[in-house]
Amino acid sequence: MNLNSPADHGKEGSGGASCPMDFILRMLMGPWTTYIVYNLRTFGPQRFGELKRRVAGISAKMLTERLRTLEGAGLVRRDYEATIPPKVTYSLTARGHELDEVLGKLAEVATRWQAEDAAARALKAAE
Amino acid sequence: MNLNSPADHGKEGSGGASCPMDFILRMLMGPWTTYIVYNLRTFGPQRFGELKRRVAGISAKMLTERLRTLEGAGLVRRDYEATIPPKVTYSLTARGHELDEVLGKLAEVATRWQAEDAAARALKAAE
DNA sequence: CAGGATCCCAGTGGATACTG
DNA sequence: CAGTATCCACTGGGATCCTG
Repeated sequence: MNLNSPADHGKEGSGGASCPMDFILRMLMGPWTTYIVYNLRTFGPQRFGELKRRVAGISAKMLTERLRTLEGAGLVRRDYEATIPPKVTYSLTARGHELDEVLGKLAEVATRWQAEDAAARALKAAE
Repeated sequence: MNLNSPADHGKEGSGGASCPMDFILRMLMGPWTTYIVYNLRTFGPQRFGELKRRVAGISAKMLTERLRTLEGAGLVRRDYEATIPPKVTYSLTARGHELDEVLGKLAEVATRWQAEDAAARALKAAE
């Protein structure tokens, strides 16, 4: 969109109470973030390569970038071990788990809607 | 990202239980959707023009597109009155309110984090 | 192994003009 | 008023190559 646009926030409806959303939505942008959080929770702390393999299709560039953002927001922890070859482990912080929980709720309603729609279609097809 | 990419979902971590997320995240993509839902809930059913004025900065094109998507997903209802000039009213459906609720939770944690961070910074600046 | 640097294309979305 | 249609600039992100 464009965050630098002059008259954007804090005016009327858009701004006000919902503005922290900007932050969190930028967090979630691209399905990648969700997948990363999901995998970190499901498979526990893991290394860059593992994560990359699990989040099928993501490029190293993207993974790095998203992890940095997540780290900056305090959702993910990065542990660097300067061995050769280096070993970097990522894990969810308390905040990360909190986000995961809310995402779980989203997934829940999404799943239910999907099921409802499927049922509705089946009904319509059968008549 | 690219949903058509061959080996993407249903493989390992990424796919499986979290896949309905794809749907809902595509829904939320761009802060616009959130703002639209937020405004429809806060200010009630309203016309295209009103909504456009409230969601400051959005283009007609975007607003139309997002509303169509929301409508397709059953989150928003569109009532068309073929008067001259035409009058179109948009409102949240039950699902729309459900989404709004979950978004509220997101906003809640985002707000708290923001406050925590601010407090931490203040503490650090004061020492 | 983890990731920085570069190049480059495709899709996203804004601006503008037009219509039922 | 509520869009649709067209054009175009910008950038997100993949591919590739390189390094500590």
